[in-house]
Amino acid sequence: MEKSTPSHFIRQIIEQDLQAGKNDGRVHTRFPPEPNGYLHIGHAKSIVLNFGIAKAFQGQCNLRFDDTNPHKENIEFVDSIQEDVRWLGYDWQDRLYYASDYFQQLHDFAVELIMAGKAYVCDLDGEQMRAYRGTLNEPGRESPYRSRSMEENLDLFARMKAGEFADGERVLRAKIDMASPNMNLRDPTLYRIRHGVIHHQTGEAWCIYPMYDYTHPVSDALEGITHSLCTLEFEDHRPLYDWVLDNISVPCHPQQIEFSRLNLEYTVLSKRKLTQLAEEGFVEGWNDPRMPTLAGLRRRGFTPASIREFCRRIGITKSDGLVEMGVLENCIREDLDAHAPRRMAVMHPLKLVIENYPEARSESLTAPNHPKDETMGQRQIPFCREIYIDRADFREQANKKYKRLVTGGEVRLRNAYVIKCEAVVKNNQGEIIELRCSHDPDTLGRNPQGRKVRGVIHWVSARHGVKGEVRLYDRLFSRANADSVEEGGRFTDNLNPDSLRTLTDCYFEPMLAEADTDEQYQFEREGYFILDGLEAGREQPVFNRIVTLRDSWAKIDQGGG
RNA sequence: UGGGGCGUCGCCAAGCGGUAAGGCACUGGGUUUUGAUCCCAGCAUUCGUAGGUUCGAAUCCUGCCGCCCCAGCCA
Repeated sequence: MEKSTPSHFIRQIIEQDLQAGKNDGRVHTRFPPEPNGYLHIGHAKSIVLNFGIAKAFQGQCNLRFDDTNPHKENIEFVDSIQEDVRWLGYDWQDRLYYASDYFQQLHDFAVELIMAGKAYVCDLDGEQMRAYRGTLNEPGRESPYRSRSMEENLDLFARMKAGEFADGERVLRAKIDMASPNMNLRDPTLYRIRHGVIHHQTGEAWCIYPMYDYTHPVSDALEGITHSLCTLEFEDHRPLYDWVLDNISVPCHPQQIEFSRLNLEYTVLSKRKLTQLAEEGFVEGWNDPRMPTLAGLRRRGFTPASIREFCRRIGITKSDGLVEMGVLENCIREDLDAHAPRRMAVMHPLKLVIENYPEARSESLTAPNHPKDETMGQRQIPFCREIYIDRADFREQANKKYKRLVTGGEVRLRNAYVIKCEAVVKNNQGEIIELRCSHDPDTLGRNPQGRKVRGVIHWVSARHGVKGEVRLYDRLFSRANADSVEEGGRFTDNLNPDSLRTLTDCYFEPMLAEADTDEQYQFEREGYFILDGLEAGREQPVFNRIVTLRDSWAKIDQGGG
């Protein structure tokens, strides 16, 4: 069961608004992605916030595509975004909107602004406009076109819309204040001309496209949004958001509130960078299991609940931070520890022969699917004379801290017998190729009399095991702050060269041959795994490692054990 | 150097003038046929900093310091 969401400053604002009787007691939010890339875990923070608030206050949350820049957008992204929001567990019902739905109304409001003397057509080109804008320290200068008559502006805007001018030839600008210390208020562009692009929703119906700063407040108002939540970098845009709504005849005035965006260690969360990784071959694509995209996390094996829980834990504030990967990892571990069936898989196989177990014999052992949850049932695991164990579970000699198999020592085979290592077989190079052992037949389901066997290791029957592949993922970048780059470097310089390790000689217990791509498993003593969704058709299974188990032994072993 | 924000434990984060929640991490100890899980205990005399107001300040005021954002016809 998911824990309740702790309060934060945005919820407090909404509670106050409700108490003050604002918006007739309505709460209406929206999640407004631009369809120019795949959603990532930073978007999840916004989705969980917006849909979560709607639910908490018996309100509604719209899904709206902010599709005002057709150059960067396409239908693949429109589709993937809907899939990802649904997968995360949210439902916008019939409230799917596009900013492009409002192109006509946006246009009409622009005419309203022109008629009120609050917008004008400007002929300055990009370079000139930059020069006129001034700098952070110096005020800008007014455009020579700023004083055009309302009639001329109306005519010119109509001709812009009719396609009489080329890209970049003219724009429509708001007439605000070229000396404002807030750059966004120095007569911002409202409309630009874009010929020759086919908009994924409106086709070639328009050749003028409204800018974000103009479109967003209008779209919010037309949808009756009460609280428009966005990230911190738009804080400076709020005066413009309010200016637009104060100067046109919209039915309401939503409140924009900003919160800090998510930064996660060892990864990047900017669409520009993720696009580069996906398109320039640094990873397999948007859904590469190492990507922080929802598509990547899904393929990696993360559950929607774990991502929601992560969003709950990191909270909502205005201070920017860098969240440790451990927080996310712990969320998926907690979910999967409770829900993932246990299985056995050997990833670095070492053959082990049980000499006092008859060659012809084999038996079916019963093992619980979960050590604590009996309702998850049991399974059968075949056992025979030859099995595989992991190479890391045997040492010829070791100190007493090492609890696994050593020459002459005993260890328990998980769900099976206690065995003793009688001899080690090596090849000409001195490499260990086989272990000769004996088993104690009285130790099935009970401890041996008069001695203690401390170690437990996992195994797979050599005769019955299924061979296959395992992909081990590590952090995508080797720097906690993946964005920080030396002078002249690129963020891709920080990529971790060992973020993917493929093991092709793995053995899985037979049950795993029937694994499905929608069920995560715990490979006991190793971690959590899922069948790869894209390789599911292969004759040999391919498993992705979602996350390792916590491993306190690794610290002891390295620390001088 | 203009404007807008932000600074509470290693990382998130409560706190809203009455004497520092919680989570993650970490450190001990216990249980355990996963070195997992689970359990129990510990973990900020102090809230960027220096002053001020007050019986009382992380919370109010002032100065200073540090970090983030803004000069797209991107969002």
